[in-house]
Amino acid sequence: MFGNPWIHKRMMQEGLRMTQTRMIILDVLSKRPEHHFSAEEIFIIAHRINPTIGFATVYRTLDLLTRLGVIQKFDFGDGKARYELMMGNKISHHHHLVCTGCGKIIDYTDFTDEEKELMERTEKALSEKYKFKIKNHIIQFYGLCNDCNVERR
Amino acid sequence: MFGNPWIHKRMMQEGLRMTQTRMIILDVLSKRPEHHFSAEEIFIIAHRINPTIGFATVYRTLDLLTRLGVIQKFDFGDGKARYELMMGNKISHHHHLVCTGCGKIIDYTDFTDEEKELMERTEKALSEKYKFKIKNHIIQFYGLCNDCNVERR
DNA sequence: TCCTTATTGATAATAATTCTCATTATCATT
DNA sequence: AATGATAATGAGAATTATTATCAATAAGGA
Repeated sequence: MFGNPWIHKRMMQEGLRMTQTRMIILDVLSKRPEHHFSAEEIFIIAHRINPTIGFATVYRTLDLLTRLGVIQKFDFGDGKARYELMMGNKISHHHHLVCTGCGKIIDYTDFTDEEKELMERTEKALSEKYKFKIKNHIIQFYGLCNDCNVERR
Repeated sequence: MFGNPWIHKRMMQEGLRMTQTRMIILDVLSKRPEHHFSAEEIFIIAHRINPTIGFATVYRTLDLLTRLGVIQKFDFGDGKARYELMMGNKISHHHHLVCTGCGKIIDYTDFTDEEKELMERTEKALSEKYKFKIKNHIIQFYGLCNDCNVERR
């Protein structure tokens, strides 16, 4: 079972409770940290583990975890939201290449040092200029994957 | 009325037709290039110009223009998609600071030369490595604006 | 163990987006 | 300018993801 002391502590501090359901959902997410889960996928797996879990609770939990910064919510343009665990917070950080032809998502993690450093400086500059406390960011590249680019419709 | 020869040509090439409705929608978008239009907003304004325009057509047109790369579709996490015209393609390019407290969106256009150059190099490197034809990208920073950061709930 | 209250499950409700299909408008060709 | 093939449209129904409601339950401090 998923037992992350950091997250547990975060919740206690906020007067929240670490319930069975929340642990199961965190567990599901942590088993495939690289996967882009839809709410439905999470529901199906969690429901298999504990059939009393309801759909609404999955949504509520995902919303809560997103607000806490434990997971991140994405939109790839197919009408349903996707969720990923934010491991440690820097380790798993990556961006996406979204194919607008077939919907395939490629994760992109090969940051150059230059790139990382620039993002940090940019965040700092933006924070100061706009008095904006930045929690995280997303970068998504849209285009056509090799398969879709070949068969030009 | 909106008469952009580039877009018109693009459509002809694809066997598409430049209809009244499409021109009106492009016109609406071009009047406020900096605005983040929801489909409903576009429908209301377009409908005022020509009351025969239907909601479904607005969606269809927005989808088409997005696929053509004429406009760009965004998701700020409030459940409805937003659309912006891609002027010329470089001129209006900007990113967003999204306040997760109140939903406010701040546009961020102050790119450093370094930043622009790095993005170009990154896109080129990604294209080659993943055989992915990049059309555009989005960068969004999430966090709290000054107002929401002060009144810590 | 008890008590307060955060959380949950079930289901109804909502809201954005898409589908269907008969009708209409565009534009290349006469 | 008239014609014809067909892309595009409007109206409304249908679909689908997500949220709200509310009585019942369970977490965790005392």
